[in-house]
Amino acid sequence: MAQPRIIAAQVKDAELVTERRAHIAQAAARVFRAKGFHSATIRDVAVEAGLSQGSLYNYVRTKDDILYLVHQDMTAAYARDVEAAIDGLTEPRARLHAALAAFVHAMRERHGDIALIYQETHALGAESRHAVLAQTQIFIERFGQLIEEAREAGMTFPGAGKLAADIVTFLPVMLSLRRWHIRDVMAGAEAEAEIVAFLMRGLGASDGP
Amino acid sequence: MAQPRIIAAQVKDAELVTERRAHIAQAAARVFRAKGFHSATIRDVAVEAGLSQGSLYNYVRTKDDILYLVHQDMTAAYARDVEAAIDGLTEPRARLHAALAAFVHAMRERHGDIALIYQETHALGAESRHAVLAQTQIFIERFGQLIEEAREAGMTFPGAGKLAADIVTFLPVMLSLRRWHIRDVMAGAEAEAEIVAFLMRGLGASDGP
Amino acid sequence: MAQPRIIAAQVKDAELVTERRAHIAQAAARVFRAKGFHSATIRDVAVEAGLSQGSLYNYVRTKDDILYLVHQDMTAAYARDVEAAIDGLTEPRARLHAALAAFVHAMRERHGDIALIYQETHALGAESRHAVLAQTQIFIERFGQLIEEAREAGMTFPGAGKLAADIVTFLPVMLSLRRWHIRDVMAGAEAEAEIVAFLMRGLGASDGP
Amino acid sequence: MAQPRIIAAQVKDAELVTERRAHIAQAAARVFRAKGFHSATIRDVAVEAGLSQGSLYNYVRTKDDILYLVHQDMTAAYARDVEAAIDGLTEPRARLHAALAAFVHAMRERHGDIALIYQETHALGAESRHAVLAQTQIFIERFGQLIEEAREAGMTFPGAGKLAADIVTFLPVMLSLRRWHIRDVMAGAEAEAEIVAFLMRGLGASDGP
DNA sequence: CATGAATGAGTATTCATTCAT
DNA sequence: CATGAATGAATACTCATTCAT
Repeated sequence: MAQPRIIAAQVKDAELVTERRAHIAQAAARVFRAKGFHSATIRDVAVEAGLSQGSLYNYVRTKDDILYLVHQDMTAAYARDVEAAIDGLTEPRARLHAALAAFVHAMRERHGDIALIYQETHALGAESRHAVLAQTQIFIERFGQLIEEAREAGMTFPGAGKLAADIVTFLPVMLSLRRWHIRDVMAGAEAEAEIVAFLMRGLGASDGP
Repeated sequence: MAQPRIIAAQVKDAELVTERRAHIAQAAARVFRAKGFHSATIRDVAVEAGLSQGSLYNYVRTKDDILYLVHQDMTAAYARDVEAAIDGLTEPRARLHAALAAFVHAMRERHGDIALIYQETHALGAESRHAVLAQTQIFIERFGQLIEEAREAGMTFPGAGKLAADIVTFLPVMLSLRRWHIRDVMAGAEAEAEIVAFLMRGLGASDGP
Repeated sequence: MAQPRIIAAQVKDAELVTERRAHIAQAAARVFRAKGFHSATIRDVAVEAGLSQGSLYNYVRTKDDILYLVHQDMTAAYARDVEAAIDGLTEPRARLHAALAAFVHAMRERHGDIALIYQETHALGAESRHAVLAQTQIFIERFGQLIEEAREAGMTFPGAGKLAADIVTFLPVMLSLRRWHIRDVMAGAEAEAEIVAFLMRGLGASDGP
Repeated sequence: MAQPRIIAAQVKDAELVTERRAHIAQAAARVFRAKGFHSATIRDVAVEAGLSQGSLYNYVRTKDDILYLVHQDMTAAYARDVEAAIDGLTEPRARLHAALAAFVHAMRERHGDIALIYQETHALGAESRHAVLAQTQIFIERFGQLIEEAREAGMTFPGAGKLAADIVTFLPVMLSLRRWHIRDVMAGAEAEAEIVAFLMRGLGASDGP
């Protein structure tokens, strides 16, 4: 279930709250990427966001809340990338392929965000962590759906077991977490292509007779 | 090149130093797994290791050093698992398969360690981080070697591109980092088998004619 | 001399000011009794009073002012209790007795207020504190007066020294400050009676021949 | 039951702990008397005690702990005064009288401490507060005992009801809490005498036939 | 070599007060 | 006169590291 954790704010103007929170999340993301969540100080975030510390706390209850906002933003961002890529496409096989390509690309392009997610999710409090993982799970299920639809359209995946959607949403993360290594081996676009190919082959994907 | 970072010690007796460091690393690993690196205090580690804080600092310069020792231990551990699995085997194809199975198994069994590695590596200072990544790179190359040997023995891998070794050493990590999800879906052994199968299929592995 | 400290207000309409201040004082009293002066926030008080923080500051200059208003209210309240009790009575001996009984009763019934007064008066700024103590002093003198009048009416108080009025206005406070203990020992009405009896005996009160 | 709350310390040397805590309590008492508990800062206390803030926290867990230590010290101090006064006396009537005189004197002499106790006890956390009140209760009971012994020795107290011990241990507090007023009225020794006399008369104390 | 007490720099969070709208 | 968002100063507490014994 997606149960977006509700963060209470001191400020009443709801529109202002969402606007400022988006602003804060983006500023915080920059700070966290640069220094890491633990080393980053609330003051750093406030300065980067152009707010006083006091004001910051009108929109956020704790440092954890900030990390949560950042996570939300980031996971929403790549999910949006994927949806944008398949928007307009109706052919299930094309949709699956486009989704995969978009996700793989996002993992490389948004490498800073992705690394942050994988490094700092454990720093979230239990509640926030669960909310974030729930969001991730929905994303995984989304890919399960796309695979299923392609199958119904006649495609066959003899290699797709129960973990198919998990694998498909995990392996591309390599482009972010192994960036230090891959960067030395080949160009980014090439790497993306290889990942996509590997996944399709792993799934045993082939257009039915 | 793996150039294991040298940590200076106060104590002269070299044997004592290595012995104590191993002891510290294991104690610290327990503490870090339980509380995370940042929440864990030096005092926690000292207590768990049965040392005074002062003594601890005779074998280690900083908290960072401890994390480095832990990393070293952990990466060495799963590398050892793989070597143990292929020890005695001479047939390249069998060796590759055994290595893969052992690695996949280690990723599931040592999930606490693996999660720690992926969450806390970025907390290491530059020098330590490079040393650890170098060790990882060697491990990746080791799998590249195993693949190469299998190929020379007649096996074909039409799907193995430049990233083959990276993929093979990354996807199994999913068993640790997605544990929260996979646990709900299927049994551990089954998951391991699916990962191995996926990888072999992705590589296009087949015994030559 | 009681020179009620004058609190400057932003607002001109004098009637509105006194009305709102009374309202604020009562709301604040509830909040302070519940959470204590230091733990209570201006926001708490504003919410309880149904005002915005900004408005609050139109009637009050500082948090200290609020505490002062509360003090004024509270000391006035028990003083009023006493006056109400002797209102209509003309016989000096009866008046003294009634005043005493009323005061003792007030100390028990208004225990929350009394405790607050004794705990938080020192938190007032010098000026406010002096104003409050002056008010208290007037109250003490009022009892001195009642004793004097009873004496003139023929009653004798061989035990009444210079501190008589102080004692009479202090001992009953025990019903509030030792409430935690007395509550376990006896019923409230009984305790009141014992205090009154003790005081009369201590004064050596007896109706002259 | 007196259940002195146990405060955990970081430091192991038990002797050092008690010594330092006594030192801290005395320094803190000075600071608290001067500025009040809430306005006083941990830094103030540390400076007054000649310790670093860090060291302070090796002997104490929270600011509350410090207040508790101060309370303990203060209540123990006047209890000791009383015991010292009756030490050596065997005649129950003399003992009661001496205890009373000593207590009354302590309330005047230690006025700063007493005021602090009555103003700041409510700032203690529940656990500490209960421990302190338990200590006070024991003190009250001690006076109940002394009265009882005097009665057994033939003294009569027709005015002593259930609250006798409470009254006797409360009224003298006036010398501290009404100091601002009494000081203007009469000399300290004289005030003490009047309080003692009032109490004895209130109790109806008289040596039996 | 071992010990453990001392240290002080570092930081999230709160809240009275102000002021533009 | 009312509102409520902005502010920044203030503070308890933590912990890696040092060093005298």
